[in-house]
Amino acid sequence: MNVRKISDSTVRRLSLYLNLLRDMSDSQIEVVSSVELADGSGTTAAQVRKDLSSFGSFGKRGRGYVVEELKRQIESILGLRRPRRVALVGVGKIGSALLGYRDLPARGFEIHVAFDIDAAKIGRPVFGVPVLPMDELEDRLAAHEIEIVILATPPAVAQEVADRVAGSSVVGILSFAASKLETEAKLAVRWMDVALKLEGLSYLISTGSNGV
Amino acid sequence: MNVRKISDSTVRRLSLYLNLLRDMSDSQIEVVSSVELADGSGTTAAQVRKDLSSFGSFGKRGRGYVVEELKRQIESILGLRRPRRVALVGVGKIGSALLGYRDLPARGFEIHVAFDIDAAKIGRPVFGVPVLPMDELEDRLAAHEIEIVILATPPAVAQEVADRVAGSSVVGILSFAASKLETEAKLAVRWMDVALKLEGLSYLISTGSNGV
DNA sequence: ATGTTCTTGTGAACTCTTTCACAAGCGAAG
DNA sequence: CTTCGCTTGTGAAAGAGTTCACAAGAACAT
Repeated sequence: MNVRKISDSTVRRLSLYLNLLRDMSDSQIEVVSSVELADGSGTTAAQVRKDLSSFGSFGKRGRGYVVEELKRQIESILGLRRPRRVALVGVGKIGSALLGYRDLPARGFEIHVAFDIDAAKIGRPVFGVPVLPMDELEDRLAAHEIEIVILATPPAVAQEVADRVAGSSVVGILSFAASKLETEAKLAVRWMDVALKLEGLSYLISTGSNGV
Repeated sequence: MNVRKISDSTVRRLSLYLNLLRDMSDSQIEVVSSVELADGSGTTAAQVRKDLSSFGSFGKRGRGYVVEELKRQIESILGLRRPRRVALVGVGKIGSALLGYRDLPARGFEIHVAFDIDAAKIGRPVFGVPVLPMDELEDRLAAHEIEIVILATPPAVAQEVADRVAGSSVVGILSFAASKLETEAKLAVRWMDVALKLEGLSYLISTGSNGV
């Protein structure tokens, strides 16, 4: 138990374990071994144990891990013991799809409010989420205590929003625009790029190898 | 120049370089240095040179890389000298968003055909792409010589499609369903999971560190 | 022609991640 | 209470990926 620098890979795998644990919890499974977690998430048992051991020792030797307890522990590690408060900027095709996407609330991300420039979209809630004009951005992010902003806008707007978000309650951005963002250091930024993933597939395909 | 095992990270960065090169090409920029490529893609100059050197030596000492030539070389490496032929399964919210997403054709991925179970959707093209019933899947994948299938369906259907795709022209799958897929070894599979990315953000946020 | 400046390509060093292998511990059975 | 089967937690070894540092080469000015 040695909480130094945790790698992105470890965090990504923790998410995978969490998904499995939630399924198991729903299926009333009480105990799980590192081997089962590994099989379910495409890694090795040793890797599972190493990942978990970076944060503590959650299992029982000879027995395995108690599903409910490990689930709670990983939720704690990932900061998901309570739902994360999210806002969406850009209610276009991708944006609207996200507003109706059941998986997000189910996994602990609640979209409370959305913003758009298009007057035709403003005032008409989408899947129950209010769509507000961009000039209310700062006020409403504060009012809703938003922690994460999802950017589903053209690149130029993405940078503008990233700038306006500085100094608010927002600490993370997930951007669907491929463009680089200049942000203050304390903001965490991640990208969601379909074409990038497809390019990775394209590479694998043309070399004939496969991979996960 | 040592074409052994290329890491996922290297391939991902090649995509980033390619994006930059395409922009530069549009801006009539003729030559670029490893430093500029590094700045534009959030890595180091040494990393850029190492990445490229795995595939050959494309630059000129003292001068840099010729934009058009390097662009062509990376396209070659990624298997993108000609557009990739793509099909979509599942014309729901995310599926329709993808059909209207300009970035895909711009980056070399052409969606030729889509499939859905919902009779109400079948026969009505979405953004110009025909929507066909699921029982035509195998025939049409073959007829269009589809290389990549994008899965935007519920998990159960995702596995069904993965099975039916075996033995066709399809060599890669991009799945929007978080669920694991059992596939034959020669199929390359990648996942696109918004909640997973958000979980990564959530971890960064709760530890107070930031990252890219 | 020579010197100066610049930038690549690449071994070597370093750092990070994964895999290995096994002692330690738990639970059940006799 | 002891033994047996099983699974964790973790140092150590192996393997990957990144950074360093510099020789080699190209362009340009003098």
